[in-house]
Amino acid sequence: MIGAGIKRGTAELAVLSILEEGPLHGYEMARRIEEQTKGALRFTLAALYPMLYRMEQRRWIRGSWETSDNGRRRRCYRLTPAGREKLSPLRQEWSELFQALRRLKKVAHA
Amino acid sequence: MIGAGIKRGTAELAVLSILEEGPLHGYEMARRIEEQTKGALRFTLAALYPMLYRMEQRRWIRGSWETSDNGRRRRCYRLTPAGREKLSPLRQEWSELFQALRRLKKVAHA
DNA sequence: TCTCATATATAAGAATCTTATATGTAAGGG
DNA sequence: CCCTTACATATAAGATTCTTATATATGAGA
Repeated sequence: MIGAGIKRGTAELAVLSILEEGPLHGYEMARRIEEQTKGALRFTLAALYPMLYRMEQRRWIRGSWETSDNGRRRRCYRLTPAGREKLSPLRQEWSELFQALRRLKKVAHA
Repeated sequence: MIGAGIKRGTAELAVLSILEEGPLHGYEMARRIEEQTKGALRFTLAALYPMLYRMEQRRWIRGSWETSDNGRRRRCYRLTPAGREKLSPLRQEWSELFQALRRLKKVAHA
């Protein structure tokens, strides 16, 4: 798995990306992020829940308590319009970071 | 410029990459990182100096005081063999992170 | 009944960034 | 000669986001 120092800041993008597929609760988000990245990106729930609260306070996502078929209560989050608008520039910023790091490597090898 | 939350953890890679070109002191490192990434990646010196101390403690770089032509004292850092060996797996790890984030996006758009 | 999967929550601590502040030298312009 | 800018390093206080550890509680299956 990718180390903690490196993946800092990715949770935000990961959560918004996952929620773009549809509403979801925290436990399942963690599972899907790990699954979709083939285990490369993994967030413990202790990291994920506080992140969801912060994102809700920023109005990027909205949570609502639901009761699932199996009778368990869980907090289902969905993207707000503001969250959806955040996704594109956030991806752009990540893309620029990748480009910047590639440039460093390129020059270093020149 | 790329935001603080996103670029966390990049300083380590940036410093090692820059030092791969040759020995350098902190002030100039900051200038070159900014230059080579066309301003996308920028570290304040207040962030860079503590980072250099940490990397020296980990034996990835080694610093020595020098007096430049213009008579100013400055601390010149160079890669240690351990630092050079660190560079390749570190780049690999970043590469895996990019791949993981791309997968999230791809699945989200599927 | 015991254990595992589901589901959320919080606390303490580490690491890495921010802005602000401090110190001091050299060079160049007015 | 003084003032400003560039050079060069250093530290402090604070924010953010990760870590591990711990707690609670339900449902399903052996």
